Amino acid sequence: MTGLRDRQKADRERRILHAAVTLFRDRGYRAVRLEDLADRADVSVGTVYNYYHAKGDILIATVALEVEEVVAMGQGIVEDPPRGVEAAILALIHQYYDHSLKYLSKEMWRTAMAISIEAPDTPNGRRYADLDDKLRGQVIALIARLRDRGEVRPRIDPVPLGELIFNNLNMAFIEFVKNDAMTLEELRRSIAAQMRPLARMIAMEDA
Amino acid sequence: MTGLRDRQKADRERRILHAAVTLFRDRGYRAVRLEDLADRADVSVGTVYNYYHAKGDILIATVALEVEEVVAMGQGIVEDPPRGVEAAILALIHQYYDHSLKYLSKEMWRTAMAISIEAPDTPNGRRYADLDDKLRGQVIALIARLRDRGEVRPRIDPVPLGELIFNNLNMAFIEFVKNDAMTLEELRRSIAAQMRPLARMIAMEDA
DNA sequence: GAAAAAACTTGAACAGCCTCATTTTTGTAG
DNA sequence: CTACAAAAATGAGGCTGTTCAAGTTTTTTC
Repeated sequence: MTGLRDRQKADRERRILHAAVTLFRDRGYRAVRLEDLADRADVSVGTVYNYYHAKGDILIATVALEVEEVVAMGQGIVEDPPRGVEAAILALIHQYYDHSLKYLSKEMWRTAMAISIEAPDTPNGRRYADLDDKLRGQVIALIARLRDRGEVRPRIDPVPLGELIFNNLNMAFIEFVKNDAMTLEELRRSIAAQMRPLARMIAMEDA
Repeated sequence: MTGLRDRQKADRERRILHAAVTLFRDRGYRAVRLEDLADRADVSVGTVYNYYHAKGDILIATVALEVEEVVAMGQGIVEDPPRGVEAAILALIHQYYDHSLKYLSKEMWRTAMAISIEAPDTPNGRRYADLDDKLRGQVIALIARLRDRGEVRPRIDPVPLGELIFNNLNMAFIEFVKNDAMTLEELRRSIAAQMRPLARMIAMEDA
C-alpha cells in the first residue's frame, strides 16, 4: 500500500520540518530565508510550498509540536491536582511556562502569535487558535475538578472563571515573550501575584 | 521662526497620514502598496520612509489617534463613574469598544496588534505598548475611585485587580477583531458575562 | 546676491516571499 | 518493456517593502 511516492513525501515533509526547527532556533525565524530552508531540507523552494502554504505555516507546525506535548503533560495535573486552589492552579501554569522554551525561542513565539492574530482565517491561524482552545479547556477542567473535590466554592461556574484565568496566564506569557530580558522566574512570580488574590476569593472559606 | 521647510515637512507628514487613514480603511491595509500611498500623498516612496520607518509605523500612528481619543473620553467616566461596580466597569469598557471602529477596521487592529507582538522593541511596537499602558492605568484608576467611594471592598488592591480586568477586556477585544463576523453587541455581552461574577466578588457585601 | 552647506526628495536597485509553466519522477495499462 | 497518465519537484520571475546614492530645494554664510 505505502509505495515509494508516499514514503518520499513523508520523508520530505519531515526533512522540511526538521530543518525549520533547527534553523529557526539557531538563526532566528526572520533571518532564515526560504532558500536556506530548502537547501537544508534538500528540496527546492517550490517544493516547500507544496507542503506548507507559507513561511509562517512551517512555524505554526513547530509550535503545534510544542503545545501538543505540553497539553499531554498537563493532563496528569488536571486528573490529580496538588492540594490547595492556589497550588493546583500554579502547578498547571508553571507546567506550561517551564516547557515553553524547550523547542521554541521567544522570537518564534512572537511570530506565531502575530500570525494567529493577523491571519485568523487561514489554516495556520485556525490551527494556533485550536491549540489555545485546548489549553483553555484544560484550565476549565482543572477548576471543575477542584470544585468537585470541594476546594472551590460550589456556586462558582468553572467556565467563565477558567476563561478568566486562561486570559491572564496567556497575557502574562505574551508579556514574557515580548520582553527578551524577562526570565522564566520573573514570569512565574508575576502570574503568582495575579493568581493569589483570585485563588483566595474562589476557595472554600475557612482558611 | 517657522520657515518654509518646516511648513512643508509638517504638510507632507499630514498628507501621508491622511492618505493612510483613507486608503487603509477603504482598500485594506494589506492591499495598499507603498506606491499607492505615496501617490495619494503626492510624494515619492522614499519620502514616506523619511517620515515613517516602515509601513507598519504609519498604521500605528493611525491607531494612536484613535486610542488617544478614547483615553480622553474615558477620563470622564473615571472621574465620576456610574453607581454600582458592575455598571461602572462596563461603562468604561463599552466606551472603549464602541469607539474602536470609528477610524479603524478590524483588519487594521489585527495588523497593529501583530506588529506590537512581533516587534516589541521597535519604536512602533513600544508606541502601541504605551497606548495599552494608558488604558490599563485608566482601569486601575477606576477601581481605585470605586474603592474610595466605598463600593469596592477596602482590602482589594486596585493594581492587580485592574490588570486582571484589563487583560480580560483586551483578550475579548482581540477575539472580536479576529472574528470578522462578530458584532459589537456580541462583544459587549461576552465581556459583561465575564465581568458580572467578578464584580459581585469585589463589591461591598450587602446586595 | 552668489556660493557653499545643510536638509530633504527621489526613484532605481535590492531582498525575500511566493507563484506557476515546465520538467522530472512515479505509477499503471497493454 | 513501452507508452501513457498522474503526481510532484523545480527554479526563474513577479511582486512589494525597504534602502541609498544622486539630485533638488531651502537655508546660511560672506
